[in-house]
Amino acid sequence: MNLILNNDEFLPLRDVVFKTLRQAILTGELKPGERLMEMHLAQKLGVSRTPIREAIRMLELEGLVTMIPRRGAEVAQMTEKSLKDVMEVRRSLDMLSAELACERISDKALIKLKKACLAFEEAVQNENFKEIAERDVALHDIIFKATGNDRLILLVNQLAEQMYRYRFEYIKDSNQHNLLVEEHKVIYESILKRDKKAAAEAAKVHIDNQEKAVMRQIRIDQAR
Amino acid sequence: MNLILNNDEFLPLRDVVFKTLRQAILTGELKPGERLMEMHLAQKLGVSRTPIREAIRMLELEGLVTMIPRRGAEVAQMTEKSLKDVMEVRRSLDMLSAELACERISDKALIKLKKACLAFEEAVQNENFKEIAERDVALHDIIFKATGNDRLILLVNQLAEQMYRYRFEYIKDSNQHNLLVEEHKVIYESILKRDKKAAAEAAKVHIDNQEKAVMRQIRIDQAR
DNA sequence: GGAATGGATATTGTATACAAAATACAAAAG
DNA sequence: CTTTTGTATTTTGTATACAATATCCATTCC
Repeated sequence: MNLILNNDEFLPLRDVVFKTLRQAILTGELKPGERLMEMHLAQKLGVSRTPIREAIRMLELEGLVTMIPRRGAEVAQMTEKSLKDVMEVRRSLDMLSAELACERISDKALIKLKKACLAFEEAVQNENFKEIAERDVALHDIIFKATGNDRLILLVNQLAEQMYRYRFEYIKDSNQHNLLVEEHKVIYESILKRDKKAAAEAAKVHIDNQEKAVMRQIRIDQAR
Repeated sequence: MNLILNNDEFLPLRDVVFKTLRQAILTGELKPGERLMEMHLAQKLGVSRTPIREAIRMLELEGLVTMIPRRGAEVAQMTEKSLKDVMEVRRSLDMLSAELACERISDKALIKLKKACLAFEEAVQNENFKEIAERDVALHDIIFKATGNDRLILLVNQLAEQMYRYRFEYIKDSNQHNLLVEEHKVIYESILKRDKKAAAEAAKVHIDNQEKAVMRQIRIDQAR
């Protein structure tokens, strides 16, 4: 493990530490079950224990670490059950987002959404995995933002976070790519037509497919 | 303000402080916009600043306090917009809960749910407001637990929390009481019949009515 | 050989100390 | 009288110190 503090000047250290640790957990640099020892992290990151502790409190509420009393924090295990729970909620919120987007999206955002679909397709054709992942997030962000519901945006991001670790493997599976492009197209067109029912259904299908893929991945991980 | 630390022995102080402050915010003892000064709270509660700070980090992520850099924390303002956002998400998750409960509720839980309906009705007849509020929470808890989805339970509780401050005033409005009893009955019967569509619709109506009432309340608060 | 025990060490939980920034208020300038 | 500026005070941000508990490992006992 080789953490480096990205020195966002002017942010309190707790926030910088929080972002750094979260990133490390999501990318798998810090592995599920791994202990987070305050002194160790403090030395590694060149800060005192105080900001580390505060960052850990935040990670705890995000569900990325688990606290064991008098033993400290460890990176949360993602079980099949807990991922299923996450996906069940996400499906519901993604469907809600699609419906709300139908009602509220601006013409400008619609154009951006179309461009995002094309940008995603391009990334798929280039088989650039990092770009595929980024543009997928960007595309869905446009939809979430279009809901105008800040609480919803916050929650969906928090839930999405929980599966990033596994999603990257999924993105690497080229078989799925063209399916994703198609699904995005259906979502876009439903929102364009302001057809709530179709948009919700398309969002549902999209999540269902992701869930299947991520489940496969987590089973592979657990078998190891 | 007269905070008292409820000494749950064996819990880390941060958790005790967290619970104490949350309770104070939800009951309105700490008012929206009120500053939370660490030294002050520390003296009030008889602990050092460290557990106070960690508790504030947690409250921050729950959305109950807002951080202003280098100025500290204050109790979050609940605007009409932010409450609307919360309710929009809650509606979706309450509908999901009702549907999942149809699929998964045990016979034992069904009996408990029926009893909870009757207990609520009884509290209404006695016009005991505190009891009405408690038994309403208890009733809905049975439904949430029946989903078997821990993440969902967590999120719904977090969202419900955001409106407790306003809900108590709503409960005091006796005109609504019989309507609530009726709505609970419809929800119970839909779940009993395992009729997902009806259960979701009943949950929706229930939240819609609450939203209206809480909105009225928040408008009154803001006019002051 | 394996379980029990005891003490050294490591680690968290809590309190305090120090630094830096924000705030308040008073005095001076216009 | 208003605005500005400078200083004292308050408050947060960060580091360190101390206390309590858990962990580890060697030794002892069976």
